[in-house]
Amino acid sequence: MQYNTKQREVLMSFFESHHDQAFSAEEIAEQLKSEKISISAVYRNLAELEKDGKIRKNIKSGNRKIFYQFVDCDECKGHLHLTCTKCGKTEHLPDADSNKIVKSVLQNSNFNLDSDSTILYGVCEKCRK
Amino acid sequence: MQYNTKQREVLMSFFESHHDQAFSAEEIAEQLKSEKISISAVYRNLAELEKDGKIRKNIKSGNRKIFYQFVDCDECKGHLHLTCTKCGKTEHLPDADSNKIVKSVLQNSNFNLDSDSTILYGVCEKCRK
DNA sequence: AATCAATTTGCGATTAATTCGCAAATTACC
DNA sequence: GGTAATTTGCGAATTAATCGCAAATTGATT
Repeated sequence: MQYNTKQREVLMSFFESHHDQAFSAEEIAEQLKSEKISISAVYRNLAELEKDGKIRKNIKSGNRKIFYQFVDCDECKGHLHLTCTKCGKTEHLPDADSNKIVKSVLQNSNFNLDSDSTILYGVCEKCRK
Repeated sequence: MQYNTKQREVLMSFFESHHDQAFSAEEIAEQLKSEKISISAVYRNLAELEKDGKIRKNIKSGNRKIFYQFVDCDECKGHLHLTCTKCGKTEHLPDADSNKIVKSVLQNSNFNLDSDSTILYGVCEKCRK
């Protein structure tokens, strides 16, 4: 079962208000230190959120830390994600564009793309400059 | 500058012959132990290959290890890959179709998709039946 | 609102992946 | 073949992440 703790709520609402950035566990603990959540609790809850598919892990190049990003907002469903390999940030490819890709891959290659589990890698606008 | 060492060549040819799988540094060192390459050299060369864009890092859920995958082999150049989540097989999306997708993502989202390092997940024709 | 079992927390200690320091070995160049 | 630059292997050091456990919190029950 699962109890509803203050710490877990704090973490969730942190992610909800930062759903387009990736953070390390350390950064999260740092930003929430006034809320009294220990680094252990951060790690434990991150692991659970990840298992539940609410956040996604990834890494940035030249860095061994793991970064976490919220991916279970309503807007996240049914479309592809773009993850920048430079800064680690993930953005959403608009539904219409995603659908177009899914459709064309199905028609041309007879492959049924699962947009929810696919991440497109590349370099975002900001990092290209 | 950069010297051409035996160890670096061994590592490169390992990746070239395993271009559609991801390995941890440890796994690589293990598989290459007969070739006399130390774990330090593996790490050092992986870092360089990554910086050069020849391999890509990623992580699997429920695991704190980093995995490395070759993304710069000749046959894999210039197009996206389709990996079936049922049977695990990877196929190539034809260059023309890949280019179309890269182009449309760049135009619509200002995101410079790296087709060589992106894998599209879904279910292949055979497995859908 | 007191009790109680289940769960979660925080702390400190521990683990394990990765990096570092340095002497010895290898490489490229003359 | 000599020499400087680079890389290697080893072991030690670092550091992100996990673990163990006693204390605190939660949610259900009365």
